[in-house]
Amino acid sequence: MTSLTIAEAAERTGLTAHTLRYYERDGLLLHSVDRAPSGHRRYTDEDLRWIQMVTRLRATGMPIRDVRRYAALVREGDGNEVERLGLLLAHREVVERQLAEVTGHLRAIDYKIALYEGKVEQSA
Amino acid sequence: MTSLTIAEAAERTGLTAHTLRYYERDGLLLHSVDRAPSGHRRYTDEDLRWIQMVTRLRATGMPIRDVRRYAALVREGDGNEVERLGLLLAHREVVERQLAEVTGHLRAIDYKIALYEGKVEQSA
DNA sequence: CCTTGACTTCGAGCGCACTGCAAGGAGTGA
DNA sequence: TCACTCCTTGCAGTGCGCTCGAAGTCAAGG
Repeated sequence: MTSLTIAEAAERTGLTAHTLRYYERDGLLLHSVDRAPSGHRRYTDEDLRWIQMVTRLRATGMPIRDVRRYAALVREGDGNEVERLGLLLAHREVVERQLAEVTGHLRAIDYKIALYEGKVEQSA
Repeated sequence: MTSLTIAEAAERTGLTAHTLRYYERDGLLLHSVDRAPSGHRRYTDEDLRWIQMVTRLRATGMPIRDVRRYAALVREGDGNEVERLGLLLAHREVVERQLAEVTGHLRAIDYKIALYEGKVEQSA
């Protein structure tokens, strides 16, 4: 169980040190990060795994406040799996709808691109 | 060539009247929208078609300022098709990268969901 | 004539998710 | 010992994309 400074954790998660502190303050992590005697944060592998889940949720567009709710459920411990599942299922629906919408728009944009490619080729 | 009030245009485009005015003010439209003698805006079919293109670009995550650049190119008229094409191609790349990333994260979330479904089923 | 309601402009305000800054403490290499 | 760098907290600021509110105009219906 290695223990990383905030800079190292930032590098490994792709977040900034600022954002890591912000997530902790905002209740997105499961608990306060451990401290070295100096008061500096020390991140465990477990911390990093959770933060990766958080970044997955964030990267798929889940709002901070929903991530916080999910973290709160996990923090509570066993017994609320149905609620956690519901939250994730609802999120998946949103993401899938979004993917479909974006894909549709992208197809229309591709059509436009094809038109321009035709024009540009002709004038070349 | 029908001519619509801002409320009707809002309904047809899915934007709010507020947003339609904002887009016009911000240079996302090709020209100022026509006015009735009363000063009220009147949207043409052509306006609506362009606004649909704008919403496609926005819905796929193109920043307002890039939409504005694209609108400026179209406004300039023939001769800059290569530039327009470049802008759209660059945007397509961004969108496709994003789709891939989101899809990947979604798969990981699905895995988590499957775990919870197993747990919930077992306790049922 | 009077009210209602949709429209106008302008500028301010908001929600989100960071991001930056100031002031100070702590650990490390020369 | 000194300089340097990384870390700490707290709070303010930023950028984006709207969104709202105030105050006024105008056309139509009762």
